[in-house]
Amino acid sequence: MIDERLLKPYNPAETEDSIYKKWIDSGLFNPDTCVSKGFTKPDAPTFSIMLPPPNVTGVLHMGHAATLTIEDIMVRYHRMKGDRTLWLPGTDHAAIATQSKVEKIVEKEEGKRRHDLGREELLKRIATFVEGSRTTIVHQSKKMGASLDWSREAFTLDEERNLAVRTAFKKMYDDGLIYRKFRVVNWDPKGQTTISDDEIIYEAAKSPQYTFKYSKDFPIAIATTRPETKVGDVAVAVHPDDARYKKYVGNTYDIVFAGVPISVKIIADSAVDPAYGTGAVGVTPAHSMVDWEIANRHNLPIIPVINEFAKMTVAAPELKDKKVTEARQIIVEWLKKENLLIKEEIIENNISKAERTNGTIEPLPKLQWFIAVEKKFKMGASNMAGIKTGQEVTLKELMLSVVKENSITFLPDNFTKIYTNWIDKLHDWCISRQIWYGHRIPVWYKGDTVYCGVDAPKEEGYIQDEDTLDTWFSSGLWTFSTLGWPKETLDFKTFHPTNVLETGKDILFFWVARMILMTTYLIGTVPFKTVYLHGTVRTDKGEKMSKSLGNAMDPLDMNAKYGTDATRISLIIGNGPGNDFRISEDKIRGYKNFANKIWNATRFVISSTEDFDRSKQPKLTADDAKIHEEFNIFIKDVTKDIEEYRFYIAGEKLYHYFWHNFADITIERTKEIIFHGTPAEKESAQWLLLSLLFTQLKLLHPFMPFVTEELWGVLGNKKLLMIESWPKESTL
RNA sequence: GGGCGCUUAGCUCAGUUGGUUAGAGCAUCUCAUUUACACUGAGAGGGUCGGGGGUUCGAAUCCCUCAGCGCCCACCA
Repeated sequence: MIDERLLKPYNPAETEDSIYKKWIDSGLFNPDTCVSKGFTKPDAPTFSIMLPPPNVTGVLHMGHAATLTIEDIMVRYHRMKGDRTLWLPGTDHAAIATQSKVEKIVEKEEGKRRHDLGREELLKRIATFVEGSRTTIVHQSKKMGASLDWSREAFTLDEERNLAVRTAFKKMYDDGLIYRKFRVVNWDPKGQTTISDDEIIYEAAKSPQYTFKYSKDFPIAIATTRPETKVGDVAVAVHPDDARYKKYVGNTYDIVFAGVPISVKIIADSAVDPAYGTGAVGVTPAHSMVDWEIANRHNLPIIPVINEFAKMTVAAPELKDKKVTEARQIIVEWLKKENLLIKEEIIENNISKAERTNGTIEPLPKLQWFIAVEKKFKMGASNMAGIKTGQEVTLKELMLSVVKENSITFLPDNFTKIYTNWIDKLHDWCISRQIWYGHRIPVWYKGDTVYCGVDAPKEEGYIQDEDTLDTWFSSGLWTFSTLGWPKETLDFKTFHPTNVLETGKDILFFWVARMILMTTYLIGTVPFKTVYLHGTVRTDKGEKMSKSLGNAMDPLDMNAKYGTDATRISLIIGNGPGNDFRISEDKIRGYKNFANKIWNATRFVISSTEDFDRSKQPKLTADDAKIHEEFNIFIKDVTKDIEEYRFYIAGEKLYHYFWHNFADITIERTKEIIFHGTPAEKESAQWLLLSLLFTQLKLLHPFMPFVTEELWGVLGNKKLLMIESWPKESTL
């Protein structure tokens, strides 16, 4: 009797939710349950992956869907293989992104800004928003079929993770690796906070560049695209060997520039390229990183002329409180009027923008917290190749050692070079942010006394630092903070270091590098052994998907239309590591047909084996034995592809075998035998059909978990397919 | 400027570390189809592997060179 479910074409919408519920109810996403129920040996090898925590600002997009699918394939494979497999979910508080999103909402709905609400009230609003957003993204992840252990779900800003952050900060502070310094930093006037170098996006632009002299008597011309900053100039730097300017070095000129009295000293500094432009640089120490360093070398004063709101602070009435863009025009007009402008030309340059708020970055001198990446310290307990316990090292050296010693493998491996190249150029990391949402810096002040501790000082009268930490500080701890560190939990001992870190290549520096920094330093191990980087998911025309362009494909829409299995395998086949990857609705539609093909083939196998006793193992005919043998080789082949992270190939091979070997050849050939063959031939064929089908459902399960699990049940199996043993050969 | 890639069928891409006649999916064309499946089957056409040079018994694969495309980082006086 055919199961009535099989009488209609496969309808994913009818089955997926109930299948996912079965998995959840079984508790088998949790490795401990797999052990306690006897499906996994207590001493089996472990396999662990931490899900890259999606930001709580957003909804699931194709990139997340790809991440979830690739990781779920690894996880389901290892679970079936018998490993104690942990895939741990969580979300990221995404400090600046989240706060600015909620601020926007509040401003739109109530016309209020952050200071109208105050710190406490804004944080309350954010917490409410975050809870809603978190629920959404968890729900959506489940819709992708992800076999995540929800009982261990973590959040980068919950209490346990906060303890980890404070502990990490304190240790780095005590080792002298975290320091506070007054320096020119990247200030985002829109977000009202500092950001790190990596949070800047450079926008190509064509801007006017002005070549001018400060005054008629000034001997050297300089060029700039930002004339408004020139009221903060303290020097003109030339190359020490530049014959044209040598005679002026050491002179100081007092000038009234656009109504502002300035004092400009001519200095010699080898950082200046004599062949570029006029060969002279106006030095604005307060509003340029490079100039700040020049000024330090020459003991020059720092004169800020722009404030946090990108407005002028000079006393001259025509400039005071003007926006920088207005001041620029005013000064250009003044230069023209005074006949000081020598040349105006359009040049190509980059404008620095904050990636989260799109605010134009204003370099400002500020007191901020930094992590020193090139400072020597004494390494604690090390379990890393090439690094000894107690050895003097820098964070940079730790970060480089993991690739030098091959303790971490990148896929594709050219990212090893990209990573190394980035570390070589790495500067100290600015970690303090002037926003309210995030981990508050665990430092307290009382007069001149500074106290850093995991907890607040017991003594009265201390005030905590107002700033919060860069969101990547807490993300950097993700592989072990999720396992309970700094507590010495069983989870931490069991599942760390993790096996694989799988994520988009675009956050290699933001996240992957920071995890390596934090883990090598704090734990003395690598955070993971393999880094699998997937590319950006693009449209069929190769464009980046974006909400504002309206070309974004919603994975949940695709799931609803074609089934989650179709979406999943579409995101795998043709998607090798490291390369951007195009997806189209046509492709997904094609794999919906594949799910249906599996469905129909199963119906045929069931209907033509109804009189077959499955407990029997008949002797196979020579032809059948050959197919069986070849299929066993195929299993090994596909298993090797999965082991070696070639999911895109494994998926394609499974697809091709099922459709064009099993369905088109084996099944077709069997029809003749079943209807006209001898009883022995018939039994052989029936056994072969069933065994090939059963085994292929197992092999396909990590890729297409829903349809395979459903059919596994239809075929009369009581045990869930998700914890069947990974096949070594085709059996019943 | 530094770094990393890419260029293979009309399109999107494989090609597992050099080995018969270079593959897949989609698209196209022809035919079939009352019997698991039209969300189908059988078959066909289509490539001098970006150009040139070299190494080798043998090169899409290794080396050199030229051209085009892309990404990342830096500079931006």
